[in-house]
Amino acid sequence: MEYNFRSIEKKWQDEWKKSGAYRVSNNSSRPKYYVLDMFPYPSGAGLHVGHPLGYIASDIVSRFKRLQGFNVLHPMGYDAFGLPAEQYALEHGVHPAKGTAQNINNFRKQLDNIGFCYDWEREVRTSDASYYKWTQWIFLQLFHSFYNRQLQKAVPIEQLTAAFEKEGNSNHPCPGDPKIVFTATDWKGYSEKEQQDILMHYRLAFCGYGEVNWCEALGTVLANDEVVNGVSERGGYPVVKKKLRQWYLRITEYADRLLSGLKTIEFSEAMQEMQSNWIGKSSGAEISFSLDGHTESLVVYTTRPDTIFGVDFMVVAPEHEIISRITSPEQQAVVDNYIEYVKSRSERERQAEKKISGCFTGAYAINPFNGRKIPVWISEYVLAGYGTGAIMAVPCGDERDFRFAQHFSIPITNIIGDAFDGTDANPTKDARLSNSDFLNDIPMREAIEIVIEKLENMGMGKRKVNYKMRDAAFSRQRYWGEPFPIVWKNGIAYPLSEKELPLLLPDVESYGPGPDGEGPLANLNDWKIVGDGIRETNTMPGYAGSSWYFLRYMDPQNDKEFCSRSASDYWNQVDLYIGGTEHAVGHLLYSRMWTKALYDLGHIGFDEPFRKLLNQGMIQGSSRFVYRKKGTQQFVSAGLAGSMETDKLHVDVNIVDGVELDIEAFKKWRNGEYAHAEFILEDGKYICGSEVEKMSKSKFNTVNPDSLVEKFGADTFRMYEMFLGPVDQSKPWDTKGIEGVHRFIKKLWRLFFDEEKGRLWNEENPTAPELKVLHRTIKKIEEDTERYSFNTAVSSFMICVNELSDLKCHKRAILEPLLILLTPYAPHVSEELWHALGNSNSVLDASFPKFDPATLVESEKEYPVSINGKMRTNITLALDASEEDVKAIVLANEVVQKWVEGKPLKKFIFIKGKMINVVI
RNA sequence: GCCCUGGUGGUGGAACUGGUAGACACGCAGGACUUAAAAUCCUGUUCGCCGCAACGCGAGUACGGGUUCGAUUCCCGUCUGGGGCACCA
Repeated sequence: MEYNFRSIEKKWQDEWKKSGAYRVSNNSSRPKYYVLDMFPYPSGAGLHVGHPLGYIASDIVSRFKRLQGFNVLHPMGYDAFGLPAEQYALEHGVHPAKGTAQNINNFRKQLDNIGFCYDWEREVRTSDASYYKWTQWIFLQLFHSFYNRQLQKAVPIEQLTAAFEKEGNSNHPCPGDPKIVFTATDWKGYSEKEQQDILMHYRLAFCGYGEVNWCEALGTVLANDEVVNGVSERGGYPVVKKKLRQWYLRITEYADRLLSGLKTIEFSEAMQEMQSNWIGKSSGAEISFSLDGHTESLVVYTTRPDTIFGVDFMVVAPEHEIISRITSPEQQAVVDNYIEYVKSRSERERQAEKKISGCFTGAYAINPFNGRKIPVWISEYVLAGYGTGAIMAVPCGDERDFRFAQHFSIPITNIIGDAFDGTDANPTKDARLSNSDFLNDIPMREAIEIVIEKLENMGMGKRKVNYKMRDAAFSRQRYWGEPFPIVWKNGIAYPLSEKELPLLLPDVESYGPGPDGEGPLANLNDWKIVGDGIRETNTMPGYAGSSWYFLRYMDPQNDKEFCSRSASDYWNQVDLYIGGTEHAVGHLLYSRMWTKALYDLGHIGFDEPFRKLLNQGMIQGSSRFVYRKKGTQQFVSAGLAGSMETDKLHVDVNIVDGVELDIEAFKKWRNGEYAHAEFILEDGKYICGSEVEKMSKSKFNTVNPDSLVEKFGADTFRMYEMFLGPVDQSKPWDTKGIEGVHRFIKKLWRLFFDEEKGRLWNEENPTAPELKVLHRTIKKIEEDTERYSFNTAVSSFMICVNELSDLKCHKRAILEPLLILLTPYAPHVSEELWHALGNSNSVLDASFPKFDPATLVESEKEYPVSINGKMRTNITLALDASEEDVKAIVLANEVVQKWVEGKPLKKFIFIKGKMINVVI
């Protein structure tokens, strides 16, 4: 019998579908385990071999946990709203819903090919009204809540209005605008509009104003992605910053909990670091500097108040509103000019810029301690969104301030004595201060506190904890997203009631922008106008639906609640979450925040969504190039291309074998575009150039999993993806090696069947060496799967099958447990052979074999013996030998004596069971 | 620019807690079986040197230092690939 993977895989996929093998129940006496893949966006390009890497890993873990007796939830669905579908609609007039549905069907077919164990009855799509109804519902929960800092949790906004009526906002300082202060009497005297405006500054989901990339020519707001070097990707029109009304989520109120929560979950060190850097908690002081000749003062945030006597200038962000009030008439033109320049600059460009730019406002701040006049400058390296949008610059202690001072010839005050050499800033906290009045000779670290206290006593400043993280922009001027359940009347946002949900996304005639930078929905007057109100025409961003989808999987068909409490109590946190690091600070922070808010409001019983996170690496493409002689149709082989002028063109990797071009296929490629090409060969071959790049259609370096499954089968494909290397590392794809894995499965098959003789297995009792092979493999597979080292697990399977082949072992007692071990990795062939052995139940529900340490006990070991740390020989010794015995045997050894050359022994190192080192 | 991460044979990688560097594969070379091919099997394969060979010697985990009896592993510096940086998802 031959290994016919096509019929085997089809047979079992059909069978598993028929038997509902992957259906998961919310009622089970078994312990639960929840394995989740990051929500895919169903792109039109379809799957390439990079996508399934994480899916295969999670599939292996799911099946492994099932064999270990867990009730495993392993769902899949689609993050179906998003920009690409809308872009496609804009260009082709196809409704995004239609395009998205097609992409999903395609995606699903590709996934099914690989044999995943998803419970498809739990599939969700964020663009279905039955789903986004609950996204809107959660938005309303956030809208109706504020963050009570005393309780450190979200609570209903009614509790806030109750407090306002009793005591004003004295106990609840306003997070949106700290200048808002009022008494109970004030509150009661306010109009409804005034009250609502204040509440808006407290709500967890709130409306405010923020800057967007505005493209006047296209009449629309652009994503960062769509802006290249300050102009629109489409058309190349100028893009500037513009303030627009936007919805936000007040994630900053959760900054501290998002930070401390990291300690309770298993995210990699790197991931935790990225998140805490993003949150960017720092402590320091806000200091008010009065301005010479003005009544208002300039407030800066600094983490280093100890350097106050080293402040040689101030820098405010170009967006800072104070600029218009303090700029001197002489400087006005220069300032206007500079601000205009900055408007065209993206935040990233501003931070990455090495060139120093800025201008003087003409105004001077006053140092509160010595009255010194300090010039106030503007520069793009200070961002409006961080701190107060203004800094005090200390050039002797800060590199950027130093370079700025040098560039504009601003004199530098040295307050750290010898620690400053005049050529580089020194950011130390350990120097003793000088030139610093009452702080002289005090270590900087101690001075921080002294200055803060003094400022507070003087009323010139206060202690302040600051976060780099900003509130999350939560609206888009787009069509293909969730509509906001909000109606505006007289400038007040009125939420829809729960009964009115879902607010359906209406059809539009064109996907182009509405007036005044509004989204396409603004064009629909019939839809927009409700009585005397106007609907919110923004839609929610891509991350709205993906911030809570892991909850919906638990109870996907529920039309009464977003997820029943009993379901979320049973499944609880996601036990293992697998996805790429690109979501480190976006999705992974938003979904953590949503979870915390839902927890605070009593809707779920846990406040971290993902107990453990595993990051998968990116599979890169290995691109191939051909070299066309300039201005000709002659293609030159890579080795000869260097000597002449050529254009380097991407060529489809699928028509290249290794680096050798299939010339006939190339002539037919792209509808015969190169049919008349001529070739200059080396050794009769056309050799392509190669480079590792991101896998993408435009680079012709994508490899489609479908064709590999067709050629080698899903089991081979799954194992090869794992065999490629550690799941968490990036690596280039190379199809060549897949044959090795395919050979392994065929070799396994031959332990069961001979092509001519047929069945090979027998019922004999296994020998000790055979048991040793089996149990070493059980141990290795269990440990490796447990620590997600899938590549080494595949190696162990290979070693096991190689050794059993050498031992000519065809015994059921060995082979049957081996099949169970293999099931998570290669489920189809395992099930087929399992049934061949006469089992009538499914191998999916077998029990994972138990490792027996007794089979591996050794009595001796071949020790590596080093002389001065260099390995020189091996000596086999009893494992229970004493150190004296070992020493005597080793020193008497011929090889050892040769190397020792009679020199005196300095040290004898013996690590039992490991190694021996003779130091002379 | 800032944050994170990687760099080991011709290639993907292994070495899990500082203890035999290169497991397992791919590729390549040689051989067996075959009319031939496919498939399968066997042998060799880090580099350099000496040698018919066994074997022996030296170097070697991006580069330069350091700690240690011993470093791919720990520390410092440099170079370099990848990901992210708030409207791609």
